[in-house]
Amino acid sequence: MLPDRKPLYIVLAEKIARAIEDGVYQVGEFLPTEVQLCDEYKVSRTTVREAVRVLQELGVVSRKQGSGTVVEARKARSKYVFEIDAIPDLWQYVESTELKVGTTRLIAHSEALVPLPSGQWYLIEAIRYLDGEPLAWKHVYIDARYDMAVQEVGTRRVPIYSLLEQRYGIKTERIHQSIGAVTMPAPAAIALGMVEGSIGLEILRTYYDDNQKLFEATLTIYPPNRFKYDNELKLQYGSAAL
Amino acid sequence: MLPDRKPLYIVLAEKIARAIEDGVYQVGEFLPTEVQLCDEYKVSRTTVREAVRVLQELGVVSRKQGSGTVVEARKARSKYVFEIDAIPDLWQYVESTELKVGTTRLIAHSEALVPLPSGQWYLIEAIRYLDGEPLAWKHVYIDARYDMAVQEVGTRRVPIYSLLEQRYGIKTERIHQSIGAVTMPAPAAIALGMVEGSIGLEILRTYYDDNQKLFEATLTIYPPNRFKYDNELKLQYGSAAL
DNA sequence: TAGTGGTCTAGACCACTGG
DNA sequence: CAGTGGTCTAGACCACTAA
Repeated sequence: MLPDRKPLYIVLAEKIARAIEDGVYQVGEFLPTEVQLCDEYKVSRTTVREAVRVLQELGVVSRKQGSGTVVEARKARSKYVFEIDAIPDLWQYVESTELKVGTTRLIAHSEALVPLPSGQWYLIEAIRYLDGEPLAWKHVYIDARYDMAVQEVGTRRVPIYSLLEQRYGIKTERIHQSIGAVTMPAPAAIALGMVEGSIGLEILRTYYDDNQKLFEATLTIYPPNRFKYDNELKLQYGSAAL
Repeated sequence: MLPDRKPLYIVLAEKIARAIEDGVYQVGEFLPTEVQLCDEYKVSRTTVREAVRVLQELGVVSRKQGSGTVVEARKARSKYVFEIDAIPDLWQYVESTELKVGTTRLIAHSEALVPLPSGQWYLIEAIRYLDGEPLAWKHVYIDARYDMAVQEVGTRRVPIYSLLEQRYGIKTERIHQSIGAVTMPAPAAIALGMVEGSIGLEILRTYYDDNQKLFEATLTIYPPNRFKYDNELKLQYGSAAL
């Protein structure tokens, strides 16, 4: 009675996974249809679907309605995820710090310190203070078509991305982060009270909507030894699941 | 006929989500049982279960067999995940670079450049080269009990974590990353051909097993302007799903 | 032990894909 | 158009939790 602890659909998922690993079902080819699997393994379609769902979540297969189920990988990959509840979590220290917005002006994409798609952009220059000391210098670039949101940036205590979401229905689908130790841009060095040519921590973030269009970018420069970017990667599911 | 595009279980999930948001079902309390929901909304249990599953994946409710379904949050949180297929993906540039292991020795935890749990640790000092130039200086700390793996580090082309997994069955459950621009430790500056007191990019990673025990730590120092740590955050599911 | 969520069946119809 | 995966029903039994 011991070996009967596992649900049928897990057992089935294991069988199929084994078959894929052994090359019975090749990567890139179709898995047998759900009805065929029902026949072959003598189970109901619900059970088959649950098993395939497990394999799908493991990234082993993918399903497409009307077409079929395709084998995507020979083995389940262990996946580590960096999970945040919302974008503002990217900004650490928000509690004890204060952001002071300086100038806001319209620029051409070529004037930006970061690569942007051509067109007009709003540039917002700001400085984040911690206990009265400047902690970070920041450039925010926003697509010029979203001028309504830009005008509100200084006045409300809301993150920019959420303004854009509210006003224009933009959904941030993807964020790219690039972090490095770089020579500070001159205005950043000045604002942070460092000599020109100083090295600092640069965090460049670019935000893309659901059409893969870049609509916002932020460049943040921290002086050395005063700030660290922390994150936590958790194992979501390992191959041990099967 | 247009409003009938959405599956029933999605519609039901939306209704329940709305009810939670409106306070009909309070956070921390039980949702009606699945059978009750079947009655109330005149749908089959399959549909109810699918709807609750959606809410569960959104983090709004949690289910416990034999007990019930508990409301966890008033609103669905948007979750962004940084997804990697495996730990080695953390190491970029691995293709075109070469890691040369220098000294390996046993140290006390207090001698380490990073905070470690007390006990004996192996320290491996290494340098990563890119096109013959030193790209990074690295300290790897491994719990002394895993000496068998340590001895293999230099000899095989396998990542350390995978050696530990093979030899000792350790599963890396959590990785903490801390990234900053810091004054280089003296040996790092020397190895990288920089003057003492130079600023560089530091990446500190600590690895925890499924008992939350720290078993490995790596400290990597890059010279400025030569390396960037890139990653990509994707929206896993947003509140817009409902 | 009563009641919950978890699994499973058999069967039906729908929505989409491809020839 | 035939065949796929997607949704849905009605009903059954199991595994677990809490009183």
